Amino acid sequence: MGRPADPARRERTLARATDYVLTHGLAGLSLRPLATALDTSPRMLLYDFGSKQELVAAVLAEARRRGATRLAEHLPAATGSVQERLRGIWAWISADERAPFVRLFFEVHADGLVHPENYPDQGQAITDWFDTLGATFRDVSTGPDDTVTPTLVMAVIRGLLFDLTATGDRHRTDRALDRFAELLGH
Amino acid sequence: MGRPADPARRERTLARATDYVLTHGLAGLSLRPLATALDTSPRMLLYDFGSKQELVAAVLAEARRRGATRLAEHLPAATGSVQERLRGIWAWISADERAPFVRLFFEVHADGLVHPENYPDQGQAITDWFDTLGATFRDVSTGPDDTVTPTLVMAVIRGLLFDLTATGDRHRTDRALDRFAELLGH
DNA sequence: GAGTATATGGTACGACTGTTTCAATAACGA
DNA sequence: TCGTTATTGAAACAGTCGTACCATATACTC
Repeated sequence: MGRPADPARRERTLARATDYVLTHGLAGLSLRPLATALDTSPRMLLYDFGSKQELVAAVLAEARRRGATRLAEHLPAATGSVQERLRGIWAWISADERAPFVRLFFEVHADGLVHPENYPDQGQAITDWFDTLGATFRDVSTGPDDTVTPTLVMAVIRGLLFDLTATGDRHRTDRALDRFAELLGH
Repeated sequence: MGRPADPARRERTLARATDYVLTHGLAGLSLRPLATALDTSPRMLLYDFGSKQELVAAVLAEARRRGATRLAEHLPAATGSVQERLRGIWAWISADERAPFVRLFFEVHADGLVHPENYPDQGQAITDWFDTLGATFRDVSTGPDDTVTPTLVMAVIRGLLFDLTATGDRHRTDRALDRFAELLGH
């Protein structure tokens, strides 16, 4: 009865739209240019996602999913002393390949500060990382429920990412992370 | 000959426009609502500032000026041990009164990542703080030209501000700063 | 009063926005 | 072939955007 639905189309569009947002940013996102870049039409974007807001939500969910996957793939490589693990994570997340993801990360945070109502799970998205990174630095934690150490580690990484993306001064930020790794090792 | 110019009008408008941007954010800024809130017209905004882009530049410069002034007023109060100074600065910058400024700070950074061409002095605005804060933590620096310590201190503060503004978890972020102050004191 | 420079109001232009409406096409089962 | 459901194109709607144009009003010198 009737033409069969094609859910794969929405998935394909979502994947390519996520690529687009990762390279072009979220702020000036507009349906018509997006549709053109995706070889489709604003009509179809709304047909598949209902509204721009829902499309953006789907794209952000997809981006988060990708980030979590990539991180999970990399974590096993981070072994050794505290310094080595910290340096490994920093080298990975500050690499140029992660730049689009980092950029979107900061963009969403900033937008969330102005329109908190659009991001009901803003806090969750931040603290999510602790569960994975907290395990990585368990041996320098003061206890099994220690949230302070992962909080501090993530703050240093985010703060240095902020600095690096703004100034591009890799040498200085790398050395600052080394200093922190040194402090943390004692 | 002719009606005398009134440069004070532009200053008054700039001051109120800065207030407006600090509370409403920069992303969705639009001339008509701004003009309405300032009891003026888009016509006059362009008359005084030439274009929206120049207006925004003037507002950001004014906001930076205010931030620097307030910081300079507060710094003398930050004395004592490294821990005390760090905690003092954190308490000051993370206070609710600074929230609009912090919000704008993150917003400009995020926008600068997507449109670097609009912010030729982006790096400068970041490193500016080092000159003042570097002096504050000179005794834990490894030398007079040590840029690593102020870089790390600022990274911790910015990273924890990021966390605090996103999650609102003051207790956890306060404790993380204490932990860092402790590490830095050794 | 005239002359002149600054300051405004009103309005409209062209380009964009997300979204809707209407019609047409495509792929299936019967 | 027909009914049915999914998909898609074209165009329009109602709105907002930054900005430009044109007239007018204001405040001053002479």
